[in-house]
Amino acid sequence: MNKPPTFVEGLLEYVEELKDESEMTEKQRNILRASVKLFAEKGFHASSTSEIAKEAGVAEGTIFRHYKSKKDILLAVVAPVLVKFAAPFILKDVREIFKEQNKKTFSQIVTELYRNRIDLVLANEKHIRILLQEAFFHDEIREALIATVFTGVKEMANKLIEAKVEVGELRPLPTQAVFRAILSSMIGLVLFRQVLDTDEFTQFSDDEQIALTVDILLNGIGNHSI
Amino acid sequence: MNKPPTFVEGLLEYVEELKDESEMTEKQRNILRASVKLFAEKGFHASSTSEIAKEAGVAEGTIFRHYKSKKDILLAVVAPVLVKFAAPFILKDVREIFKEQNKKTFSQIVTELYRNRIDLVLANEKHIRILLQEAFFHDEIREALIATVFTGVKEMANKLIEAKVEVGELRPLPTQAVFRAILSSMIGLVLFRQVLDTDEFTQFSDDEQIALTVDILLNGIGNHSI
DNA sequence: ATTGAAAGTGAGTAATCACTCGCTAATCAA
DNA sequence: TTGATTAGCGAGTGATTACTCACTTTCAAT
Repeated sequence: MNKPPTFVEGLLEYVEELKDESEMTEKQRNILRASVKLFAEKGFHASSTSEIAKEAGVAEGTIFRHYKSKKDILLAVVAPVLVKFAAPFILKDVREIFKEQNKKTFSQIVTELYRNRIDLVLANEKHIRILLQEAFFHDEIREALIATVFTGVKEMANKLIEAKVEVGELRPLPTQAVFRAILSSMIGLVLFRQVLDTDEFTQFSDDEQIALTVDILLNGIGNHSI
Repeated sequence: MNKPPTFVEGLLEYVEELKDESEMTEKQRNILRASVKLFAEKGFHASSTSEIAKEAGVAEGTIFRHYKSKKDILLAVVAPVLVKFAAPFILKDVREIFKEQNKKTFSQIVTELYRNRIDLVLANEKHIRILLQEAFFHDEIREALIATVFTGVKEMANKLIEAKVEVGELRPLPTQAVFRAILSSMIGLVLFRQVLDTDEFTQFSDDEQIALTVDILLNGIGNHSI
């Protein structure tokens, strides 16, 4: 049983080969930009290379000069987002939030975490859409996603949770259940924000929504004042 | 501003035209079965009609005898699931759970609700996968999904929430935030169950997971015993 | 037994697919 | 200026796409 070199390792290795945007041709950047647009709008399989070429203002041959297959474009689009979630230089954001955990209350930490993640999602809306979309069908992408979002964050979160239970700030529940609760709330926050823009849900600002969510996460919806 | 005849109305109308499985030909059922399998495995766009025909053991022409386009097959696959979530005869399940709300505690009601929804998801795994998948790109499907899952359930849920706040069983939080919390927990429950089958998450039975989730939903993860 | 409609067929169609290749244009170090 | 490498092009490739249509089979009602 030779465990594959852990997904994150593999991912990071792959990413090192990735060109930096600055050392791309104008046309190459256009190809990526067009791909992101089309993949997000109609999905990977429904977008043809001829469409991409057209949208990018480029000959179809040029696409295959830079990417050896259509799937290669998908990976080039998706990998950077994955990295943003996983790689140290952004995970650092999360790490920094966690770092001063002794000085901050759990509720402060989670509030910052939610704020931070919402911003990240908003800044990469289309990419994330593509990522989730294709994670359904491409094993590599799904595994990388799980490895980064979960395995990456989970360990840190678990340490924090256990520390805060120790201190008595959190109830002694199974860590796994607490982790799930935190993540569920976050997903709900982002999901509702994206999917619903009815008056009902936009009457509160982002920060108010976050505050409410954290309040409920910590205190529940039940009434204990009696 | 002529409001469209409400999505649910339109949906139910459409569904009435839908043939019952019993009045389908053997071959027609095979076509649906094959489509579900392929769509779930590789997605709508990546599945070709020739593949479907092959998988169903049917000539390609036969497919178009029953469905006037490929997209028609998708709708035929997806509509029944939508109905299961929305239409009275199953929404009844939810309604019954809510009905005796005076006699039951909120925690009992939510427990039953979660149990019920998890079973529904498990029983229709592939269909739901297809539904979510294609909701990304087909406006009609997404709107129908939102209309059924949200608009349908929301009103009932809101009444329940407000009633339980009145009684003092729940804190007087914005109804919308409470609704979101309930839904988020449920989504988290199903999502983790489906995506992760690590030891860590399977060490508790479904019912234990539900109980934990409801506990956290009601009481939060914070420690108030001090 | 006859008939008519529905179910089923599979070769055929134009369009589109991802991708190739022989070519020219631009870039740049020597 | 040269020579070599890279970027860019677009007509052309065979394979595959969703879909059609003229035809046969099935079968229930007369």
